[in-house]
Amino acid sequence: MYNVSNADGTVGKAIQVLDQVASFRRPVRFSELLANSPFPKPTLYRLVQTLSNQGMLAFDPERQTYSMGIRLVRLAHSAWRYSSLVPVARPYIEALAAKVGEAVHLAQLDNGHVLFVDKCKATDHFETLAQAGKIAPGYCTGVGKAILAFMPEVEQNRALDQQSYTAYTPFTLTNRAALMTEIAQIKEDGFAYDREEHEQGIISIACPILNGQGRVVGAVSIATSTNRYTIKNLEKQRPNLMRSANLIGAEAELWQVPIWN
Amino acid sequence: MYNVSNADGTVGKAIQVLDQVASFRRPVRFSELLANSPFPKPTLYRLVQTLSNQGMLAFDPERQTYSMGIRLVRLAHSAWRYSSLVPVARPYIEALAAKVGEAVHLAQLDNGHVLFVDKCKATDHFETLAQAGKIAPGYCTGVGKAILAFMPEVEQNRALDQQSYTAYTPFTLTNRAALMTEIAQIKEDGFAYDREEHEQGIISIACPILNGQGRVVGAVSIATSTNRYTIKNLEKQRPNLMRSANLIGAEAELWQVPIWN
DNA sequence: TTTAAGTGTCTCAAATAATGAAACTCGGTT
DNA sequence: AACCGAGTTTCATTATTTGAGACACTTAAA
Repeated sequence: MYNVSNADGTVGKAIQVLDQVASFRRPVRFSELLANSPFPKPTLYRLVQTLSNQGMLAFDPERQTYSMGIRLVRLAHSAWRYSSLVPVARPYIEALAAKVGEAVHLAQLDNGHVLFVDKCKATDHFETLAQAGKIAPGYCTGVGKAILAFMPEVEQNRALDQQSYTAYTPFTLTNRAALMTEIAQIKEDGFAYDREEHEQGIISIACPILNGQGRVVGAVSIATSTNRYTIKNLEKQRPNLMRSANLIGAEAELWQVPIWN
Repeated sequence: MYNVSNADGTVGKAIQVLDQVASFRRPVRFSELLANSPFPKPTLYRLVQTLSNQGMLAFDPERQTYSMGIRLVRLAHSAWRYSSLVPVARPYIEALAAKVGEAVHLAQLDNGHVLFVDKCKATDHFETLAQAGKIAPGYCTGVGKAILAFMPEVEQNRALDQQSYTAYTPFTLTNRAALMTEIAQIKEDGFAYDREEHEQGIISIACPILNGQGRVVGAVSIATSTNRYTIKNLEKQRPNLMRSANLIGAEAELWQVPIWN
């Protein structure tokens, strides 16, 4: 997934195993891993052992299963707290959530996927890693499309290739051509909409966050339900949303998107 | 920190580097890492390169600094969502928070340190240091002492050795002997108190979570401020707290503490 | 302009760690 | 009792990692 071409030695393989375990979303047996693994048995065995020793995986000796280790949570906290957009953006998205009274999301792009790094619900706003860390597809979310639209062309192409174009709802854009048309529109407009493309009944308006060099570093969105809002009504939030995005962008002027984005 | 003795090959070294970068809590230059690294220059160089390629570190080419990569956030989300106590404990701590009207914390022990894995605030009256993914010392927090007290002796000893015994406040227990006395008391009593030992003005009552085999898998606490509660008043919450801890423990019967805990 | 010092990057033979076919355990079946 | 399958270990082979040192490149002082 990352650097499919060159496997980056043993460390790369180990991380590949981490990804594999994560993809199961449940404790997994060695044999299950082995069945879907490019590595021969003893190699995989040693990798999971090492990772377990290190606390990156957790081994349950009773059931003989592996799951993700808590050490990751600790490491990720650091990433989240000191190297994502969160520290810069927090005050602005909180203010925005309070003002519009709807959920506000902050996302970055991680290898073609939208990674939600923060979320403020106007009501109870203490969610942390709960929502943060969640991933969603880029092609059918407001934040995803907003980021995609403003990416440099080479990276954009790569990202567009990585989308699955699965139809989550009848409104999902299910091919690259359709997405590209939409993206051209978004680039012109400056805003992206999620018209129930990912989840039925959920709509959002998103705006890219551009840093001082005009590089897209993430996106903010206001998400709501079709019970309370229509796209037309959401459009009225454009000034609020844009102001917040600009403020975050200005402050993130010196913040850099990691090179592998 | 983990397995200081045996370095687990290249993968172990790479993870050591991740820890080191995390410990800076800010973007860090290669030379800074090198200065505190056991590895020779080219080795460290290749490690950070590999980790950056993999998205575990993020390299800022402008400032030539490394910080934690967002890929970690994604991986950690998996750990948090599917392998911590959180999925089991969520409903109970939410109910408890609603009932007592104070912040409830859920913690696990990660290599001698308290790792807060979840938190429910009933209201917004005060800010603790605690947030999901955040770590705190074991020896001066309610949850930490509760877990330590009920650990098997061998692991307990190891954990007690790992504590720093820094005096965060005048009330902090600053040596192993004092902590051991306290721990004996806690084991007898079944409850641990934080009497402003970590943060001035913040007190808590904590209860260990024991699984079906009587093994401690974490702890729950009710944390509050000295403005609203005294330790005496907190004691009245013992039945509520214990009930929640027992319910979580029962459900986590089959949940296993990772072997490296 | 030159010299020097500090960083980051690259080279290559030597040292070491990773590899994987095959063999071995150890439950639970047939 | 023999078989099977999942997990674990062995060990000679192979490939990767290693690290002293050399090389760029930038900045700072001479």
